[in-house]
Amino acid sequence: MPSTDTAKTSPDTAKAESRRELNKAATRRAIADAALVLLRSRGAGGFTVEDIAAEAGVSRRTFFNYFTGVDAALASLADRFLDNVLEQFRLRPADEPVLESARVALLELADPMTAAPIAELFSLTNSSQALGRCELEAWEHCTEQIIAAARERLGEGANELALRAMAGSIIACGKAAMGVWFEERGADLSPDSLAVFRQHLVTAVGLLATGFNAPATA
Amino acid sequence: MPSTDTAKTSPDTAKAESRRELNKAATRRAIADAALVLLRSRGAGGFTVEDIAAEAGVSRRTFFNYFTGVDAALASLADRFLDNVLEQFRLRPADEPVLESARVALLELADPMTAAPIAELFSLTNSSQALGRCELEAWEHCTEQIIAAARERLGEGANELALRAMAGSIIACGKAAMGVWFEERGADLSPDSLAVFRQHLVTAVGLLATGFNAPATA
DNA sequence: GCACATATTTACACTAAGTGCATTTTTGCA
DNA sequence: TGCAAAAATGCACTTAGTGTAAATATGTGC
Repeated sequence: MPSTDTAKTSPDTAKAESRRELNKAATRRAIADAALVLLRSRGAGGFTVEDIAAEAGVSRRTFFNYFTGVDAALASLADRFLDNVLEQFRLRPADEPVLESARVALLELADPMTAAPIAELFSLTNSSQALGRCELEAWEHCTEQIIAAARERLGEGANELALRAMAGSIIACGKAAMGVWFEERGADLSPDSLAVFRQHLVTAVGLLATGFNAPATA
Repeated sequence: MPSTDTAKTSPDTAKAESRRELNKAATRRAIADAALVLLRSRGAGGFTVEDIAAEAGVSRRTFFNYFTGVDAALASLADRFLDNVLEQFRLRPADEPVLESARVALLELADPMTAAPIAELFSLTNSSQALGRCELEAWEHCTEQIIAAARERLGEGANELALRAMAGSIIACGKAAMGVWFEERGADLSPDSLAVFRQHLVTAVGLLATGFNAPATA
């Protein structure tokens, strides 16, 4: 597998994308994808690490070189898509209020290309109590990354408490919107279902921005 | 062990507190306490389920009759104390705004009797990445219970989305306050350290109530 | 192209987690 | 006291997860 003829000895970007790194990333991805295949075909808890390794074409031991367990492998899938939210956040202008940036970034979640895999993952993992925690971890991971990105934007003087509370609250709104939407529409990914999801996101973050005043009791 | 001479055939309360239930609860508690003893003496990851069972004076198999694993046993300890928050919430007048009730309930966390065990648990579990997720679950559990309590208070017409977003945000503030406090003061439980913690809680929920407006960038 | 150093994968063996099942012990109650 | 139900236990088994050393693949200098 040659290709990537660009750059041989040059430090193309600051971040070294060496061949080994790329290979490792590909292997990691292959394992995670294999886990998803089995999750789809056999359901939560219907397969073992050995099955995943076989599906991915690696040894059982190699699986554990990349992930600490099945949960982590599936969580990496959620991360992959939740990372879109983070990317969107980084793209916002630096002088925009953090809350507004986060609001826009969250709306990215309602994009069909992003929502589809996440919704499927949720529908598949919700059946198992044990796998539900891998979602928890994915949200937590996303929260931490938003905190890091916001801290980077605001500089050293950032108020750590405010940062954490805000990021946590925003993600809580995302969780709430997704949870309610999921209970209402299942894994329905039709445009109008997505529109509902998007509306829930807007509503939830709107409530957050107003300090949950009027509509809480309505 | 007789005692509890009150009520023989009478359904004392709606919730049947039969003798067997009490015994099971005691065993469950004994196992969780044994886990804490070992966590203290050997640190995270320094003991096995078999050790816990031995410490609690039960068989390994019995341990698994009560908990799905070490994580769950430790999470039950966190639950035990986080439940104080919920209890406090329920005690608030029904016509009080939910956010205010939650604020007061959260302050209960800064009570020394409550904070001490939680802070210790956090200090002990923070060392292990794996055990950190048992905290996550405990917070999540607390969130769900607050949602349930608030729904009960607001009646059927409650807005599910607003409820979840608010409860999640409030808990996020609690997590943020505890996290920041913990980074600043470690497991210091002195009165002035507790005061700092309490102040963080007040600040975080205050920010939430104002929609994170002014102080976020300060 | 070749050889070497290094990174990655793999096989193997081992401890511990978690579960099903049959059996024994305990407990509440008449 | 005796009995039926519940809880605890022992045992066997599959799977998770890890350390270690050998084997294989990969990048680099010449």
